[in-house]
Amino acid sequence: MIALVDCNNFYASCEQLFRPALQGRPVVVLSNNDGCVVARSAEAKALGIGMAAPWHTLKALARRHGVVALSSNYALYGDLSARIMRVLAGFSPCQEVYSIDECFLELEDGRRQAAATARQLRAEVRRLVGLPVSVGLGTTKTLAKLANNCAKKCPEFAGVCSFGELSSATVEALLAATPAGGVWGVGERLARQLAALGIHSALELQRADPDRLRQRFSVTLARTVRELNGEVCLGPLAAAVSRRQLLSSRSFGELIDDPEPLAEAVVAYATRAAEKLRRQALLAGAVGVFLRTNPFRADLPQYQPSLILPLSPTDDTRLLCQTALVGLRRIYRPGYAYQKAGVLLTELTPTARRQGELFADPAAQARSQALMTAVDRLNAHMGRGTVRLLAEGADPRRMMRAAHRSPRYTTRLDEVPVVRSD
DNA sequence: TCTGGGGTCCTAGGACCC
DNA sequence: TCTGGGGTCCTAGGACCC
Repeated sequence: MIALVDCNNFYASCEQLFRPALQGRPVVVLSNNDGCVVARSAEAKALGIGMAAPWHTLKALARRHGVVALSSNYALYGDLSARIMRVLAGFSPCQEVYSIDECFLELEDGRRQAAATARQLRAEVRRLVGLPVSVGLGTTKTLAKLANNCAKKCPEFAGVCSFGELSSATVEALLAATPAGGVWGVGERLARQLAALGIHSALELQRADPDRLRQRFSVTLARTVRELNGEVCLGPLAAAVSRRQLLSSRSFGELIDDPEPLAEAVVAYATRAAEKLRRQALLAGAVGVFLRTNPFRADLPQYQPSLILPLSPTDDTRLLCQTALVGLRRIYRPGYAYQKAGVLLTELTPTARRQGELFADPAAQARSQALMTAVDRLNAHMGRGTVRLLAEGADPRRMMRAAHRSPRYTTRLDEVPVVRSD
């Protein structure tokens, strides 16, 4: 049996955990730059606030209903996620962490036993971390995801829905009540095209002919249909398959057209990306850099250039930054108001499998490694950016808006909440 | 005024090879 | 008038996910 465990309204629940006064109130968490809504408490959903809705279109509604809007606090969410994943790992030897707030678990036991385990792990996460999760159980990942949706939507399941425990008539009714677009792998576009073929519900999709959909759409949709019928198509649960690419990008606080702050931004993002790279013990064999103007500004000329440059596989911040800057110089054109820049590392290989090179200088490589290790240690102990390239700059125009960030309760000593006993 | 960031996979089409 | 067939690799773009 495959279980999909998913935190309810994850970011919003994290905020409520440390500010109990927010419980029962409409709470939304905003994306970087305070741009879009990325998480909503149940009360905020009930107000009709949509996922990814631009915050600036909601301000009037929010004022009327006393919606609390918070900037995202990834230090907090990342730490609580790690705690939950550790608790869940104790319930199965086979865990696939799928995103910050959900993971698949293989529960080997029979159907009844699996459902009992699911109820137990749900209670344990609640007890040890304090956050609510929902569990869906099915024979394929797609069915487990679907069961998880049902667990969230129908209160009578009390957070755990196991298709194996239900009668086939009940499962059919649940599938009939789920729109096709609610199935994992069917997005907005596909849902529209399926509706034109008379396929509106998950049940109708389950009964569709996969070969016909394969011809008309893609192999991905055919797999989804087979998975809905209990045929495993989506690879076994795997512990963190190795990354193919690694991206660091940000929108700016305001539009920028000068080359200097753009270069500083690219150095900053390449530095972040290099840190992630070393943390995962990987080398990059190519550096991509891209720029973007604001696509919502129809009144401004648009330009979205990108370029990928190869280099000898490395995890040295200096080399990655230099290469990214070479790319930036080649794609930059004056006269555009840029809204976003990013650095993409690809051609990733494990550091342990570094290829020897004919003209490599082993002494330089050893120095590079020692330097990067020292920089990472200093920054880990004394705070990010304690040691950094001067070229990173700190132009305030680049910095994101984050007007309502909560404290990093669990990862910064000076922000740990203090309970007074008086 | 204000519209996220980080990923994966698939497909079509072009370049290139023999 | 007539301009091959078969294969691989790469890239861009689209769709999807959270």
